[in-house]
Amino acid sequence: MEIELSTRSRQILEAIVEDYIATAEPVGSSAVARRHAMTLSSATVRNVMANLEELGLLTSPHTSAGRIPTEKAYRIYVDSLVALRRVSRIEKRQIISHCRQAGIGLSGILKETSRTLSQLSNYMGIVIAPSFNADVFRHIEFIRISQRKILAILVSSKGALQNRLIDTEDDYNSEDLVRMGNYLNDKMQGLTITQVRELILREMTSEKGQYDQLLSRALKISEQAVRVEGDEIFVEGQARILDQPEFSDAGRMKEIYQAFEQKGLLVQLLSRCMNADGVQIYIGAETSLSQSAGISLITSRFVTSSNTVGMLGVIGPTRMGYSSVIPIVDYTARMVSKLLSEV
Amino acid sequence: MEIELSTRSRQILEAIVEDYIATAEPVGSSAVARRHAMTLSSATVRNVMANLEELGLLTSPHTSAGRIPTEKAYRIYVDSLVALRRVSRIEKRQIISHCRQAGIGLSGILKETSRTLSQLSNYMGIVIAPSFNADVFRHIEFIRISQRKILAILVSSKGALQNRLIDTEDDYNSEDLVRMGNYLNDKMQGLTITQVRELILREMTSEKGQYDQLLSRALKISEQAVRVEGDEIFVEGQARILDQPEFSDAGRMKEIYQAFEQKGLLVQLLSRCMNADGVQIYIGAETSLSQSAGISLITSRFVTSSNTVGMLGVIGPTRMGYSSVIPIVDYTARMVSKLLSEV
DNA sequence: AATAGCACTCGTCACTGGTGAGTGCTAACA
DNA sequence: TGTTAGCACTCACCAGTGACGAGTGCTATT
Repeated sequence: MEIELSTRSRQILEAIVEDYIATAEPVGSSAVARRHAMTLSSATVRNVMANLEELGLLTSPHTSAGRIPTEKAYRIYVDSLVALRRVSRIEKRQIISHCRQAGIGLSGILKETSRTLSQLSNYMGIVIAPSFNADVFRHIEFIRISQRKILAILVSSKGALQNRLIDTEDDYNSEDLVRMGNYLNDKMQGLTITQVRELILREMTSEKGQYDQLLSRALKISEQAVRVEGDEIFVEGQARILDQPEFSDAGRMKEIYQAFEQKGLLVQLLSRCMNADGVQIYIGAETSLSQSAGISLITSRFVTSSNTVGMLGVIGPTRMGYSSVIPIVDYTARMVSKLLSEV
Repeated sequence: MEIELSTRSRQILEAIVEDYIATAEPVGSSAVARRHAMTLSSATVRNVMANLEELGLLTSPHTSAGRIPTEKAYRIYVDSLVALRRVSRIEKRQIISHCRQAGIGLSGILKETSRTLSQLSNYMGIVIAPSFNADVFRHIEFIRISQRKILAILVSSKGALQNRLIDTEDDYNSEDLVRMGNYLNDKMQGLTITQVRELILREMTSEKGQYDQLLSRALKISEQAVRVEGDEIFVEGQARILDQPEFSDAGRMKEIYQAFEQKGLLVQLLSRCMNADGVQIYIGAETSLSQSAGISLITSRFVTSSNTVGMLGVIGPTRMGYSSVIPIVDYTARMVSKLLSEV
């Protein structure tokens, strides 16, 4: 898989990729030669380019146009060629202030973050909230709302809440509910929500769970309370996709928007990279979003005090300003992590 | 404002509007004559069309193209010409089954509803959840989460919840919290959330509110608990806009998507029509979405058992299939109302 | 190995004339 | 007086044309 390239080839490849990112137009040999401090003639560059084309790093849309980098080329560019820009002081300030102004509430912060990402990158910003499921259980509480309605509130050690209105068959008085709550709180201490869910299911089928009246009821209700909830996802700046000249045609656009509409797809995509640290980059087909759309994704995960993780990142065209977006994503992830672990 | 039209003019206008809705292309006099059971020649139709153009109901994109209806024409068409289709049995079944399958949870039902609207209409479906603010207060409860964190839970008479984590300056024990809760529950019975909010603010500045320690604290905390929350909104089928030929060009599309991105705008738009009963239709500029975009909106409100109202509807091009979408919106609103009042 | 020169390819652009849909006007008709 | 037939006119659309130029691959030269 590794491709050996001479220093010169690499320099030329880099020049082509960057030129193409800047202009969105096929770049010709003379343009590269000019850009390349005049030390080479266009003819020489042409030879090198022919070479690169053979290696599958460049294509030409037609005979007498310049060359366009392939996804393979972007991969190499991103892995070893790109010179990352520093995050400017202005950008830093913007990231931080946006984080703060969002005020309380995880949702608020994350929504604001996705907007910031979109604004700074000029592409689409995306944030997936830390999954509640991985959080550590702290507290469950039942409140009687009416005859057959109970409100269950689940609090994670991080302070995240999940509440659910539960319809019951029997009527419970507050005393019952408190007892149930105490019992569960005792039992579930220190487990993650996912583990709690498993434990409840196990207990329900166990002997004790079947015959102990109170326990059996408590389990039944709490089972409903801890049911999985869809991950929260924030997408901002969808319209910016339309700024990209390569998406100006309607067919392509439609493909992309349809892909985005199934947020499930995005979640799946981002969850894949939850486990790795640092910035991760998916180029074109690697995103497994709509095949031919030329979409790339730059993400990083962020962590909270309780070690739950969420993902944030930027989606843009394959022809994306990697050199500036990568640092932005990186920095934002760090800032959000910091902010969330202060809480 | 009322425009007098002869029966024939009206018939011809109707024919033009419907033809244009079907084809998205300027419709010429001969096409109308043909469609019109041959009882008139194209020349006559031309005379009438010239007349309609003078009245501002038609425009021609250029000299030798057919005519296109103006927004004014759509208005007349919708108000008095359109023959509403019945909702077919298949559509009814789909609406109902979608409602049911969504399972519990207001959010789930509404999300599913917006999807159904989009699918049946082939345009964009939109639903705004009943505003909590108009609900009647039923119950407030404070739960101590940690030293300086209190969870406030607000329940409306409809069963809707709003909870909020509140940071406090002092440490409260559970007893304090129960007393505070009881006090407030007593006092606020029967008011709407909005009224509760007002009452709290009034009390805070009142003499008693300033000097009674417990009361003052209770007010401070509950003030945070009842703060306004953004209305929930569900939009589905954004990509379908791209099916419309009139939006195939990138500039226009971008305008539209940018408009949609500020969901606040949509909320504002839809809230305007919360007070009127039945289906309401906004054509083109009447939507006060992006000026020139040629967007129309068909909405109806739905009600719940406790008389809170939400809005649902369809957004599509001005050139929309009114005759089928209007009944769909109407029927869906009724069904959702029915479903929600059963709960 | 690098370069200069040159023939060649092919997309883009501006211009062309032909075609046809649709119009407005006028005169004839019921 | 309302309706219609006829006709000249307009104008978008299309296909064809040729000039242009950017870019290429090849070859001979340094």
